[in-house]
Amino acid sequence: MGTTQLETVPEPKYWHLKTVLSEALDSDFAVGEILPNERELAARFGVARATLRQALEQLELEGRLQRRRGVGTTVAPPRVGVSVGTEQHDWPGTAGDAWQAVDCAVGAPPLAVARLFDAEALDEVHTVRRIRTTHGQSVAAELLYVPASSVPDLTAIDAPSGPARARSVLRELQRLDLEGQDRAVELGSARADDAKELDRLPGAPVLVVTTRYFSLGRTVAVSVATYRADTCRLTFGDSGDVQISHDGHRQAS
Amino acid sequence: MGTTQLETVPEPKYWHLKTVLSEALDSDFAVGEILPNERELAARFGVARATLRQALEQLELEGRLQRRRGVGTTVAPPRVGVSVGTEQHDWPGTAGDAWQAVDCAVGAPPLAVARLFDAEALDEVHTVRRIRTTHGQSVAAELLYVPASSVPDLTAIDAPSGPARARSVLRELQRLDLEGQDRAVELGSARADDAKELDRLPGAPVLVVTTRYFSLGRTVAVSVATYRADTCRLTFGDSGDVQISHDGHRQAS
DNA sequence: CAGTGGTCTAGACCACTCG
DNA sequence: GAGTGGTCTAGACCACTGG
Repeated sequence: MGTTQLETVPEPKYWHLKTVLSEALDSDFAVGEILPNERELAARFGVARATLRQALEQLELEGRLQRRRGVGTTVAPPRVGVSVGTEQHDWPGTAGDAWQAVDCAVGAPPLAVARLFDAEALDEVHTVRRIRTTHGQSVAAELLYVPASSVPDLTAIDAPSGPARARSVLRELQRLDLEGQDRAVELGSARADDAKELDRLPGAPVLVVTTRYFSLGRTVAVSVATYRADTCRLTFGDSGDVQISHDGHRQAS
Repeated sequence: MGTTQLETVPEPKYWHLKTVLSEALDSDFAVGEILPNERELAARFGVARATLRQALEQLELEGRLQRRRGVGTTVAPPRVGVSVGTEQHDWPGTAGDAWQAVDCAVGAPPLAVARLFDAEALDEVHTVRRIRTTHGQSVAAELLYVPASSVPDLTAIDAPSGPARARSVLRELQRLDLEGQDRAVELGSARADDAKELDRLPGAPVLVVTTRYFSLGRTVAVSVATYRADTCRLTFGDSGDVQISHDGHRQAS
């Protein structure tokens, strides 16, 4: 091509594009504003649509953009800080936590979870589904695994499933002494069911927080919470809502 | 087309492919084993290479695969648990921590970091670069920002840069009273410099851990550490090396 | 050097949203 | 139905690794 290309390091087009777009986002767009559509942007920058999309994907991954099929691409607000923190040395389901129990089922947990329990009574595990919302939007979906042996006094009165049952399980859990917990964070991609709860497509990047709850020297419950990686910043410690993320955000229009 | 397509939910090809590959990984491959190359795999599954790559990307994101240009695609070992935890209520650079200081520079920090400090003496900020290695591989690259005002007794004897200087800054920092710290985790993509340290391509997904250090009621230092998201599981709390992640991993061949 | 994954193109069709 | 992003194809060339 006849362009004046003196660069010794052939930076990928999509990478350069991402940088350019990122700067444009800082200076020319307000939060919530809709960008031109992909075909138009691609034409404007003289690249194929796939290349343009590669740049947009990165920006979405970094929480700068939000894309919705049938709607368009909008400038995302800064990530919200959600506390996963140590201030909450409590059982899940304690009054006032940010979660809402939506369902419950009984069955064998997935292998990766089963491995975290002592191998006993693994067929009888209550699986509580909970949703966490902040500022009106769902930010996380959780599966809480509680072996039946951890809540021996759980009555069989109500149905084995449904939100009422979920709350019963949580209530029983809270009667135990919480000796400690153990947390890990890793990157994952949303399973179909989680994706639905989080209003994302399957495969969307999520932060998976695995928590083990200890009591009586045993692992009595395991929580696997998947947070939207695009919109969330997980905070640990004292202050939960400090402004980090990128710069130059002007507020909504 | 004339295919027998009865599926009511047209699952994307790459998603289905990912599932199939994932199961094959569990049953037919050992950690470290090399997969057939992309062109061959694509042909074998009857899809375009781009589609196959979409599936591989997902699996790499989930830490199941490792791809290296010029080499091939290998089955990744389970993620290593790296402790970012609370057991370490200490200044960075305390003897025995997992980090190695490699360099130091002076200058204004990026805007997003500057915002975390009280607006004072922001032109004079020491930036210490450190690397964290576990089991022989680099897992994280960090930039530690220390305003000159936080370390007033730092002598001007040695050069303003280099590893020796970095250690001096850390030493001065440790003389302060650490009142508390504050941590946040979010998803990001590796900048070019970090990518190089981590032996990844620019844009690779990383877990960004931002830590603020408090002393005398002020923020005296900020650390921005980027961990390889494909190979790391960040652990908080007591035990740091428990087996989570997926199942069926057979060990090296 | 041959073989690998990484980038890029120019198209096509599909699934979804909204007026 | 018009317009959006999501998926998919069949090619091409490039950058890197290793023998």
